[in-house]
Amino acid sequence: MEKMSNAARRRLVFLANFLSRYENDRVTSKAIQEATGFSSDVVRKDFSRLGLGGGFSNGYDAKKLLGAIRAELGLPQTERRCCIAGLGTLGEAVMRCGIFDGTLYKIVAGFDFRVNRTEVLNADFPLYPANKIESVVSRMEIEFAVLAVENEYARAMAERLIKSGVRGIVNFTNEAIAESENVFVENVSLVLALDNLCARMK
Amino acid sequence: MEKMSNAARRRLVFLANFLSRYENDRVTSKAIQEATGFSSDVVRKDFSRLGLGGGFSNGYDAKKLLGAIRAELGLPQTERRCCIAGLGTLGEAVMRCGIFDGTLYKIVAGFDFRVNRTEVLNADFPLYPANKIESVVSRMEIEFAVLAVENEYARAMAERLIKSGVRGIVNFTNEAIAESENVFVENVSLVLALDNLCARMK
DNA sequence: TAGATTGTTAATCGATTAACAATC
DNA sequence: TAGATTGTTAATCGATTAACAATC
Repeated sequence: MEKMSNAARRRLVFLANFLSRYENDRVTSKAIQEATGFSSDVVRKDFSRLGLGGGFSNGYDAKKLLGAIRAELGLPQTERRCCIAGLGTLGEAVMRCGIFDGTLYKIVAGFDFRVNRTEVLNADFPLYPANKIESVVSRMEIEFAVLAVENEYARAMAERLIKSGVRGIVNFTNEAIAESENVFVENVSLVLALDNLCARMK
Repeated sequence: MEKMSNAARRRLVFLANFLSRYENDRVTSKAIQEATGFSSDVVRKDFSRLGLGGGFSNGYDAKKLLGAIRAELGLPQTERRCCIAGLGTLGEAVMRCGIFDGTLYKIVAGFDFRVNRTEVLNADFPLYPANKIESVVSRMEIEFAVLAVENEYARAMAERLIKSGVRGIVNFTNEAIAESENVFVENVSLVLALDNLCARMK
């Protein structure tokens, strides 16, 4: 299979999420255009790579389509283990707000540089001080980390997580974290989002 | 001036943030490549549109470069007003975690559908029940909203914010919010970020 | 049947990469 | 001078758009 473009991959990820919350049995590329803003042309093109082999003119079976997209993208079929690195205001909120409910991502550990923080908080999963990062991440086979430490600790924390075996980081800090061969970083920053809005408004 | 591509705009937004935290006086496209992963070629190409008119071989003046990027992108020069719509666990954390400290974005109001929620919480800015959205947003001239309500209320809330004059929405929910002529939406979702990581790892 | 919609090809458009003269 | 780095052009590569036959 030829490789997917970055833009196409991101569209499909977004569409998988959109379809997982879609209420009808069938969906058309036109309906998707109206709800998401992606042109129906590009949507059909993206879907054509899935080799659905369906009919011609009656739209897509929403469930089958979702399954095909998830398979093509390699989205989780079984539970995937995550940790939260940094248990400040934001990290604690992520851990408590049930954001992973109904997904296959599961938080299995939390870390903080401050020993008292890990002792004061409690959660449905164990919390550890920073000196346990290496042993816990490798023992629990944690794949993903949500990086929510203070900016100044971001790179040091990321480095330790990566050395311990984490392969994907969702970066909530404002620090740039370098990617490497097998480690990917997604930046989820409120300030970057607002800056992007400003730039698009111009 | 010819219009910027979507990809170039996002790179520049990211680079502006990177440069704002850069500690040296001068910076080269190669150093940027190493820290951010963008190729030095594409970085130089992006910068060339700024018309810096600097020297040839001694890198860029980091401060001048940052100023030129911010001007080109239309990033804030003066304070810009934001509100938080939805004061659940995540919304409250955003409001408390000082994420806008040192930026020109300022939270000036919070909204929630639950009257008791706006009465119980307190903040450095006023909190209002949902029936005040329209009047407060227009009176305070709020430009941006952080959408952090429960998924099922996301579209209704977004619609009311837009009707009241909000022009940019940072969407923390999992619901797709349609953009329109003058209203832009940026999705900042932990689950989308993890899905994108999975898709890239494949 | 008429209208709607898909899947796919061809055409267009645009972005990235490679390369290198200029010059610090 | 030698090495490094910019700014820019040309070449390549890839994505999007337009269009339409197939067919539900």
